Amino acid sequence: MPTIRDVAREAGVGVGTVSRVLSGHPRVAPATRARVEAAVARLGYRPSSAARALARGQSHTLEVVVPLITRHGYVELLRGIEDGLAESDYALVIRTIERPAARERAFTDLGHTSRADGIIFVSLTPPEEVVQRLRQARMPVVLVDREHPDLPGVAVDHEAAAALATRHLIELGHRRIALVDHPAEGLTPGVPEDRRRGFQAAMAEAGLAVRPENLLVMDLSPEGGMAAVETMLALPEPPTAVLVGSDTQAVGVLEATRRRGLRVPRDLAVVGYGDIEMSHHIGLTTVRVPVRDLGRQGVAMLLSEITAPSSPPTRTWLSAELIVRRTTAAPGDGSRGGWLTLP
Amino acid sequence: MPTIRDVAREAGVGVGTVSRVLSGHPRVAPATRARVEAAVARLGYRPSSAARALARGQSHTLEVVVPLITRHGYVELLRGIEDGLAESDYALVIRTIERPAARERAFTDLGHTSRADGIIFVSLTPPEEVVQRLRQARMPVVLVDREHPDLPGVAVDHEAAAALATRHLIELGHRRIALVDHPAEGLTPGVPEDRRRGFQAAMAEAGLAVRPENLLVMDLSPEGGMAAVETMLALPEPPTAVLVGSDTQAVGVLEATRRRGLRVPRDLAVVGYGDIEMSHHIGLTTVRVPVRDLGRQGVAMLLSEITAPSSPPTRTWLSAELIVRRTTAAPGDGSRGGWLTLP
DNA sequence: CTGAAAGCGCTTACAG
DNA sequence: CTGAAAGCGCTTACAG
Repeated sequence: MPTIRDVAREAGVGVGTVSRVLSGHPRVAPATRARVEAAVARLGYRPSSAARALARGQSHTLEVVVPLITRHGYVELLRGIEDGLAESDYALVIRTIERPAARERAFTDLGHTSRADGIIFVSLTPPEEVVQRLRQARMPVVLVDREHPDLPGVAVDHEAAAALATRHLIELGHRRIALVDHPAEGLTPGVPEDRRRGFQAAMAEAGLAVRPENLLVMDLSPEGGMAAVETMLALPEPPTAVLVGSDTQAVGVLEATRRRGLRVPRDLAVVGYGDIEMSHHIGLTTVRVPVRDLGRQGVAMLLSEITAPSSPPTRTWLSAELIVRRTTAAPGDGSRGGWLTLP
Repeated sequence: MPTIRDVAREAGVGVGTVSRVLSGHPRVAPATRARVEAAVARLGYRPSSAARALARGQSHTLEVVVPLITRHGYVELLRGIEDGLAESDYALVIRTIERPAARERAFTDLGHTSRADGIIFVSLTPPEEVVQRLRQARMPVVLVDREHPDLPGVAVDHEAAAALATRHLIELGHRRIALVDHPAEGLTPGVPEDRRRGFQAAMAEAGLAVRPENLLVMDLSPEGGMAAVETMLALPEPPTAVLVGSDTQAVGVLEATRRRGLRVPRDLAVVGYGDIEMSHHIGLTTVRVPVRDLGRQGVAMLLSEITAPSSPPTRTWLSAELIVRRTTAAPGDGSRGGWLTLP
């Protein structure tokens, strides 16, 4: 592997000059620059990132900390991060956190070992002690899909998204609307609550009552959705529409409805949440969370924090989008195709 | 940030001694070791990875190159990689390759820029030129889910897996069995062919004929599976069982069968391929590809290549597992529960 | 605009 | 067993 010294010799200049050409220093004579560039090309020289990191005092590396859960579209999020990184040439170190135990250790190491120039936490709130340590060390940090008073972040406004979906049902003419959600998860504690608030706000806004029996918390699985249908159909006045907190549960809702001989959307309108791949195939109306944008804006924010820390910390809210497909219609409307019909 | 010099001063020793203690050099007096360790703890010292990388000539970093496709269980694979890395303290740099254009560039950079101590290619075959460059540079490389004559690798034996699934159907008593698969994808060119070979081998072994009309290539989507059912049912003698090359298509097969008023598994036994999350919920009998093990063994192999390159290159084949659930039974057997029943 | 030199924070023969 | 010193490959004031 040729070093900067080889290039200098080859170009007949000092190593300092080579370095200046390589890092785009403005005050270099065009002719010199050309000679150096030619030498670099001839030798196939690539600077050593380790030496550079040591001399510059920065690693040119960004660290992404993600929980290792298949469920959420983390792949899509990483795509967004890649997008945001496309122009820069930062390297990406991905640290995954699985079990609480591993999590503790990972967090403990963070401010210390990590030589990244910045850190993105995805769907995770670091312990207060870590937050303060990172702040003291002036390590640029951005939270994605989470918030903290002292840290900049990008998150999705689930409350607004749920309200949007609820309003869609109300506008179709539904009055008895249920919310089926799942228990708060360790990694995303606030989300179901946010959705409930948005749901209730939209209902209140339309002057509609939310009956307690229409707020169901079920297992995060198709079976959970199926059980919700059983519960709802047992009510004296079953809802005509339901907002489901996850597409996974919504699949179960559709299936149980069909088993009961009822039709979607005629007898029950269904809106999911998340827009997983399956939802497109089965024609589920759902809320699409802009996961990719979360990633993209997260890096953008981190890059800007590295250049100039924001104070007070920047906070950005992304809004989700309602994807209307074939599982919602006016109450009793049998003209829509139902779900999982061939196009 | 304290440096090794601060630690040396604090412990009253030379920096060389601190370095030896830190890197676990055996010949250090216990008392000295203790003094150094105390100083390290007191100062909260952490070695600079950049300086270490420069001095040692290795980065203690592994690079994973993955295509950014949601479909395949890459998250699970990364989990496996994490598992395999648990003991070592290598850092992981993940490079994703999306479009062919970006792919070209990424590959070109690889041998050059990358200062990783080793590279894992997941589901990707690097261009021959890159392979040779990496070999010349003596860069340890492992292929996961792919093979190359000059490179060590871990892959799944799809041929054996398909044969296994086919034998399961044959043993249940099926004679007319169809294979529904999808076209070869850019990233996984050989897989459908491997499956077909395994399918045909198992059929031949049982003395069963494979009729050409029972080899269907359909779109990789539920709709593709639905279309396959239409085609099969139009045959004079429709198959009684089908092996489907992806769980996604299998979902469509189940749905179309139900639409036709037929029951699974009584009227059609169905085996999927991949064991996606949904399959568990709908009770689909399927082939589970040991994705996590691929990751785990991939790193293990890379670590061993770093220590001692294998020659000729090690090649490991992992076998897939048949998960029998509720979509397979003997022809005409109505005693099984069908799919998507509550437990 | 450019060269020579110090310095980034480690590791590792080399002596002792 | 341990210290002093050279060296890893860059960057960056400092002169000129």
